[in-house]
Amino acid sequence: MERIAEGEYAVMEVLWDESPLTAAEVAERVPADRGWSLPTVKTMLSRLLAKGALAHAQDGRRYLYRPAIARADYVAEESGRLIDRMFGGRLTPLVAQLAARDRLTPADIEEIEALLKELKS
Amino acid sequence: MERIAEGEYAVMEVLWDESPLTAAEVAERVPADRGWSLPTVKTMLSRLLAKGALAHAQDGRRYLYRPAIARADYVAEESGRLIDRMFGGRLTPLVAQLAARDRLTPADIEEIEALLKELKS
DNA sequence: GGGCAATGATTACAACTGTAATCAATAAGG
DNA sequence: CCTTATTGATTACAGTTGTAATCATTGCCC
Repeated sequence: MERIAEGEYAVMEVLWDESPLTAAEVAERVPADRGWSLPTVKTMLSRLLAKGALAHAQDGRRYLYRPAIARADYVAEESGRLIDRMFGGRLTPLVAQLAARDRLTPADIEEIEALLKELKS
Repeated sequence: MERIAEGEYAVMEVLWDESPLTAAEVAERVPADRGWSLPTVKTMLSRLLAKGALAHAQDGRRYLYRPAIARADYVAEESGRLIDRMFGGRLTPLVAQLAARDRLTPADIEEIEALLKELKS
């Protein structure tokens, strides 16, 4: 599974959220702040197809696109990569890091504690 | 602060670990599996200087390089970026994700619980 | 002191990325 | 039917990245 670039990821998000879609439908759903033209979206779709991240099925004279990789798999790989690179593969330093930067609210803390308790049982 | 590329990051790691260093010393310390030649390392150093991620001080006819940005700042920015992109800015889904992928050992869970308890006090 | 080794600077070049324009085929509407 | 709007495919082009080679300068060893 080849690496998905930042811009391409925006397209994947659209299709993970709803699929299958035509190229035009994907273009409609890409966040407006990207400011992409339809040709740009089509380029992304082609590259994602080439990378094997998407699959397409003929539908009349156009294609319907759908993800070929699961969002969860991709997310797991990417977050694993970052944690390996920056935190030696351990999650605790990440949590500590975020906490130190005030990226953790008390509500977050409660939530994670509940989750961990769940995991232990 | 411009974006630091993956390869450049390996150079930053070396200098975050020990600095200041000459170009040759950095080259020695870069992980061997990169297989980089000295010229390659020098290119990285130049680009990092241009990006403002490194600073250098003349030392005779060569330079001593040192980081110009703190590792903690960089790590915070990158991990924040990933969490924003993939988890809507929330850490809990990341923890859940990792747990689901068996990337959390019981020891990790204990450790994080201890950390969270600490945070609440 | 003259050639060599070290060092930074400049240049190179292909792959990937962001961002399209253009082309070719074709279905749909008048 | 003929034109036009859709749609995928091909091509484009600049910026970034990975990976260097080459060049120019300059201390240092013999």
